[in-house]
Order: sequence, then structure tokens, then C-alpha cells
Amino acid sequence: MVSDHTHSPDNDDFPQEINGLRMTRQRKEVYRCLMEHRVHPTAQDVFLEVKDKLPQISLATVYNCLEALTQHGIIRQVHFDRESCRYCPNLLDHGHFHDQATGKIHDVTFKPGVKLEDVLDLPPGTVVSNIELTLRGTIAS
Amino acid sequence: MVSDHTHSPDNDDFPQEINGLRMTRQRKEVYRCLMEHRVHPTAQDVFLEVKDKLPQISLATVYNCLEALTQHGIIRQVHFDRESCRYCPNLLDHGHFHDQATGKIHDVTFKPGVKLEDVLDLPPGTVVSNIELTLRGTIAS
DNA sequence: AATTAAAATAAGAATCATTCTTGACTGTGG
DNA sequence: CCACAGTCAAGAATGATTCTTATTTTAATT
Ligand SMILES: [Mn+2]
Ligand SMILES: [Mn+2]
Ligand SMILES: [Zn+2]
Ligand SMILES: [Zn+2]
Repeated sequence: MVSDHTHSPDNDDFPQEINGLRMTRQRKEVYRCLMEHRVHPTAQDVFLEVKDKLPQISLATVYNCLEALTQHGIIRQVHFDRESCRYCPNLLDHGHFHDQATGKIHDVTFKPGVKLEDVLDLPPGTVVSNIELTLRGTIAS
Repeated sequence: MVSDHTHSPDNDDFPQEINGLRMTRQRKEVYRCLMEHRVHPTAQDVFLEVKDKLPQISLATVYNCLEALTQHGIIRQVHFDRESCRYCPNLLDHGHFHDQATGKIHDVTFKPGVKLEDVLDLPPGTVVSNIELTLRGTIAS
């Protein structure tokens, strides 16, 4: 990994640090990949994409980057059954709809003003720290 | 697998067949385990429990049984991130709350009359065939 | 510019839940 | 009794993820 002392093209307009996490070249590219395409890729998908920019990157490093970004609340994991994890840079409360016809995954938001407590029969005193909502189906044309 | 021609104790009041699936001794015990405890066990959990009744059963057979029961709509898989699958015999629409203090998993039902379309911003024409709702948190005493 | 310690990366090995493969067994009906 | 279809057990294979370790990079200091 040859580094340029003066003005590397990766020093773009990109912040050097997010949420206290140092944004290395690898982390920047991984994050940029998620932000640009927003298709909820797997680690493998990200790996193939990022290799264009950083040919020497390894899959393990992609996993490391995704883990670091996740731990610092910059992105989130998305799970579909036991398939490979997918990653999402949308930090707003939302669920995921898997279109079984196209294979695409769409973000799904709650209608404005909706709170889970209004809708679910939770035991009194329940404090919910995390929600994962996954839908599957099709979209009629 | 010694079988009793006359009146094995497993021929109880248990149906010979559910949803077109022949209920063998192994499948009966696996299903009974889920129905009796209702703690959303993993395949490994079921294996350890069922071994009391069928000491020669293998983990692979437990997986086979759980798969057969799932395919015939008798039980359902429950996923928590990428942990081992868990299994649930409650066929009503419901989600799962994972109490992070106790580690226990509780079924969570929707309040009566609630429909997803009332709550989610789904693209028009969306046909939802499957929902998975997972919550994590704690219950204040 | 050189020195140093801490953090990050690359490469491959290890892990482990799950699935697959294969050969043996069971029960039913002819 | 025999053939057939359905099941089962045991272990091998798979594959996503994690771990290990040596190397490289970074940022801070002389
Ligand atoms: Mn590409
Ligand atoms: Mn037991
Ligand atoms: Zn998303
Ligand atoms: Zn349940």
C-alpha cells in the first residue's frame, strides 16, 4: 500500500473520522460503496466492488471494515434468514422488504407518527432497544 | 430402532399424520419438545432434550425433522441475527421479543385489528407473503 | 528526518451451524 | 416372502464468518 505524502486522491472531501472511527482508505471505500449504491450488499458484494479501487484489499479486511463501521453506528447489519449478512447505511428507523420477483431489497418506513407500542401487545415495562422488521413478497405492476 | 407391533407407548393420542406429513416417532418427539416447552429452542437444544426419549437419535435427524415440520407448515423458524435458528410451534401471526436480561424469547402479538398496511409505507401493489419481526430489549420489573 | 507505539491490514487457517451424501432400516401392500 | 417408498444415522462437505499472526501504516515524538 504505497502512500502519498502530499495529497492523495483519497483525501477528497471525505471526513478523516466519523463517530470517533478513523476513516482509513479501506473504510472510506467500503462506506462509499454502501452509500452510492444502497442495494444492501453482502460483504462479498462489497469486496468485489471495492477491489476496483483497492486491488489488494482482502475479504477479511472488508469484514473488518464493516464490523468497525457497524460498531460505531455508521452502518447497520440487515439479516434475511440465515443468508449472508447485508449492510445498510440508512440509520433512520426502517424495515426491509425483499421483492422475491426481482431479488431487490427496499427500505420500508413506518407511516408518520406510528409507534410500535401503539401496535404491539408488549408486556408492561418493556423497553425495546432494537427492532428488526423483515418482509418478503412481490410488487404487482 | 426397535418397534412394537402391538401397542407402542408412542402411539398415544398423537395423530399419525399432520398436514400430510407422516409423524414418525422422531418427528413426534421433536414436535412434542417444541409444544411442551415453547422456549424457541435451537436444533441442538431439541437434540439434547429428545435424546432422553430416543437415545440413538442424531443431530442430523433432528435437523431433518425440524426441516420436514417447517416445510409442512407445522412449525416455524425464528431468526436472531446469525445465531442458530430457533423453532416455534405458534402458527399465529406474531413477532419475537428477546429479553437481553434473561435471555428468554417471548412471543409478541399485534394489538387486535392492526394491519401492516395501516402502519407501513409500502409501495402500491405490494403483496406481503411473510413477515418477521424481532425485538430486543429488557423488561423493567 | 528518524524513532516508536498503537492501530489497521492481508493472508490464510480455524470454526461451527447447517446441508449433503450414502447406505441401512422400516412398514405397507402385493 | 418380496419390492417399494419413505426415513433415518453417521459422517463428510459446505460456506459465511472469525481468528491468528506477521506486516504495514499511521500519528505522535524526538
Ligand atoms: Mn465494480
Ligand atoms: Mn432433558
Ligand atoms: Zn436499509
Ligand atoms: Zn414464537
